[in-house]
Amino acid sequence: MKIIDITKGEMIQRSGDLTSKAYIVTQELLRSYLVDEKGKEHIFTFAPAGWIVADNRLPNTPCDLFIDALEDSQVEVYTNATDLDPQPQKLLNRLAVLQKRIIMLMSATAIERYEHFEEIYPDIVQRVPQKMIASYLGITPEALSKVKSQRAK
Amino acid sequence: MKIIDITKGEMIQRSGDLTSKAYIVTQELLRSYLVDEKGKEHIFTFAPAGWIVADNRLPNTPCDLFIDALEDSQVEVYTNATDLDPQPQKLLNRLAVLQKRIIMLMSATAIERYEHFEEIYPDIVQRVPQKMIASYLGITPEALSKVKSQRAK
DNA sequence: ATCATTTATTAATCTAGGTTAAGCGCGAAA
DNA sequence: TTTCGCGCTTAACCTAGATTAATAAATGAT
Repeated sequence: MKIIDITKGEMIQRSGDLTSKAYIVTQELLRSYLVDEKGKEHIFTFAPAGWIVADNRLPNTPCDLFIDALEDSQVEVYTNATDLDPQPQKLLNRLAVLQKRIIMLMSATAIERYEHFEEIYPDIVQRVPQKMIASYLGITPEALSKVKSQRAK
Repeated sequence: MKIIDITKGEMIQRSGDLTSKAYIVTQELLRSYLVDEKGKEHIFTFAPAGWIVADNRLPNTPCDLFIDALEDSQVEVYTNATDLDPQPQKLLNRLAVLQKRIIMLMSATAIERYEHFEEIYPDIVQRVPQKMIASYLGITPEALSKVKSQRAK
């Protein structure tokens, strides 16, 4: 394991890569995202300090995700996801987070997803542009702006 | 670990339960699903033989999912998810599956999601009613019926 | 075989959110 | 200080999918 610094905007993994590492964020903030066939960007995860970022892929399949830094950051690099977790509880927590995400995507409206996000990640709401939050929620920035102004009434 | 038989329709876990177990399916087919605040049912996972079914939840939080059998089935019961996986690769695979699912929900249309499902789970398409597939895809049975008939042209 | 229940299809209408486009405020660079 | 670029908002219009409802087909129970 080694530690590396990443400057804001720097990319440490690309979609299509055939090898991927796992990172534990020690400082600041990264994100992982994908670009779909229509060319649209979707944020998969925000990763503040203490979180893991990695592309969770089946063996021998290419990466889907890009990973870059939203602020000047620092991460611990692990050569693969399996040796990153002596205690499986960390992996189970990640499963729990992804499960909740799927449940939200399937059952909640745009404004409900936003309010849930505000509750769970109040600090991130302050640190990233609103259009990135929209991207994470699976809606357009225009739609997010609209539902927020409707809620205000 | 012990093995139990489950008859079609039998429920082995309920949303709100404060304890949950993990199951490896040895025979036939189970599903996990949730009921949202509007009372609508959403299938979270189909679990054919060889798969794991479990509610992936953070420690000390109640279950979100119901788990029941779609056919007469048999499972191995593990008292908790951590002792179910000596080899972490299984957990990583589950992460990969959930990640793909989120990507599909965020970036694909109804018919694209259906075609992806057909590719990945051809056997399940044959075994469960179409409305359950719609529920898994995050759309209504009517919408699935519509896009399939449009595709036929 | 008959009846009841569940599932699938189709069609009409409605709505959340997408698309396009214009205008505005603000911070960074010259 | 101006200007450029970016992020946010608003508004008009459009579309995928939801809702409701009616009918038909399949499945299961007696």
